[in-house]
Amino acid sequence: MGFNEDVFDVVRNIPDGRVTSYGAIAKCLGDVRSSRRVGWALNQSFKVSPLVPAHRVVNRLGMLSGAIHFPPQRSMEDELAKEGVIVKDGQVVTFDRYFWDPMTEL
DNA sequence: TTGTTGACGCTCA
DNA sequence: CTGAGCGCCAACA
Repeated sequence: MGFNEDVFDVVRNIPDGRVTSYGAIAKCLGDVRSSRRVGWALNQSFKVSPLVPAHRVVNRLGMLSGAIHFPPQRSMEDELAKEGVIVKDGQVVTFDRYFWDPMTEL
């Protein structure tokens, strides 16, 4: 059960108004190739406490690939917009400016 | 137990 | 630019 917890831990450390990618998290945890598992872990994130700001995690291009898995109340776009992250057409605008790398910043 | 799937990422044509 | 294919690995039918 370590992987999921590690993922949650990292995600919970993402500052407001910042985002990161599945690959970056996977890399931070030691294996960039397991990026798919990060998505799976975040799937579980809905039922853990405290809540994990999974909306701050997007794919490496800044697209909200996982938006469809969010309940309408917590749509990634809304939550991100609330934090000052501009999202257009399901993609984070100027993703580079918001990117937060757990490798270097944690 | 085996086969498929997927909130990814990278490479090649 | 678009599409196809591959590696990875846990969950699930």
